[in-house]
Amino acid sequence: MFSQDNSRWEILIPGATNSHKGIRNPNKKSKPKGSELRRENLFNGAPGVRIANAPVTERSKDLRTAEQKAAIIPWAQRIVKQYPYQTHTPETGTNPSIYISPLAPSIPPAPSVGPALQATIKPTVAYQYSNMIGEFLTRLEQLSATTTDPIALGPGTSLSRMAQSSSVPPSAPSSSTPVISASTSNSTAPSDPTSITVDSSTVELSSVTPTADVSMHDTDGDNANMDSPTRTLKMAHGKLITFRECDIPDPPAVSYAKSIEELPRVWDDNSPDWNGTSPLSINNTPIPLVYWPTVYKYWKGTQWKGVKKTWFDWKILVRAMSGMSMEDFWVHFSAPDKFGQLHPLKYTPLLARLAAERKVADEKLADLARHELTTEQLTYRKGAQLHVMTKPAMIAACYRRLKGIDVDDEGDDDK
DNA sequence: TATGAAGAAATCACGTGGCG
DNA sequence: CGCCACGTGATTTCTTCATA
Repeated sequence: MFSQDNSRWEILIPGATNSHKGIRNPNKKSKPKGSELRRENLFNGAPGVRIANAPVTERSKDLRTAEQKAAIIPWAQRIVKQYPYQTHTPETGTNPSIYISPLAPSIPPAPSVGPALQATIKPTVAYQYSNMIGEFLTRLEQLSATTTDPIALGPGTSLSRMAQSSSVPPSAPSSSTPVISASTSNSTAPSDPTSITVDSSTVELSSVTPTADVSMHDTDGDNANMDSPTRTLKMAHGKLITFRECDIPDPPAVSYAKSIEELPRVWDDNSPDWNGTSPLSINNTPIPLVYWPTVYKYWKGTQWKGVKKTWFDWKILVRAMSGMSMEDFWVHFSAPDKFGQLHPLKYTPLLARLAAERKVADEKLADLARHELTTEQLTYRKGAQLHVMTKPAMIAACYRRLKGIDVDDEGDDDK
């Protein structure tokens, strides 16, 4: 990246460009943020006025331990030795929208992408090395699966989560997501904590975010790979896909910022818009975006954490596009430029507009709920205490749930 | 069965860095 | 310099599990 200009490496010096870290420069003047403006509006303060006696807010800190910091240099040296820097030579592939780094001769082929899919795949360094790490983690879990002590895995591991789930009775109350419950039907391993089936009666399909019917069970086999548990994903028209964790590629670094119209085509195979492709394939089967939480949430470590925000944005966009032609969509989601000419909103402003519209709608519904429902109906329990909901979005969701309005919106969020 | 604790999920707000 | 895409932390809400 910086081969033409070594001095550009200097911008990578820690703290040099992260203005939110380190000591604040009192001389630096910047445009007031939206939150500052709102505060000034709320408290009738002149610009720059701060709330009296406001506690000093700590700035972002480097919370890494000394051991973690010390480990960085050897890690970096090892990576540099293993993957020496090479000058980038752009390749002329068949699909110009996909760029595969020449640095990674051993990386697996890019996720299958249909010809119509214009989303940009962006392999990163993390993507290249995450395969190594992923293999290591997979192996760890395979080894862990052979032990009868789930505690040894620690509370954060997926297998220990399965073990925890195994104590849930099949009739346990649930949200609309598939409930993974205990199965003791496996006669060969009755106490196996990884043997899980799904209470299919709780699975509800919806038009925007259908929930996968998924089951998970051990398979018999001789080697460690065959011993790893499998999961079966039920897609549209009863199509079943069975796979192991090692079959799941890392979440593709895909962006629809430049191709929002493509989202409905890769979102849901129950939808007439589905075009049979997806940036994620498992065992050569394209996996619609709507199933990604099911694929990644219970497996693949913390990878879902990195995907969920993006996935949530996609969900919002698909929901906004459903029931509306793209022409109408762009008419609605346009904004005038300085000459008064209307232009379709860009990705971030579009999401901001959708959030704002959602907020207004939720506040209206929340007002309605406060009039129609009792306080008791708008509470939730945390520990022994009952709390009254305060967020309009949550009150609106509660109202919809109670009234059976637009369940599609609220019952699908894998809670 | 009730309760406390912990953690997951949804959402919001804001910072960073690239780009024109 | 402003806009944009994207990532991350914080808060609120909700669910699950262990224990008495």
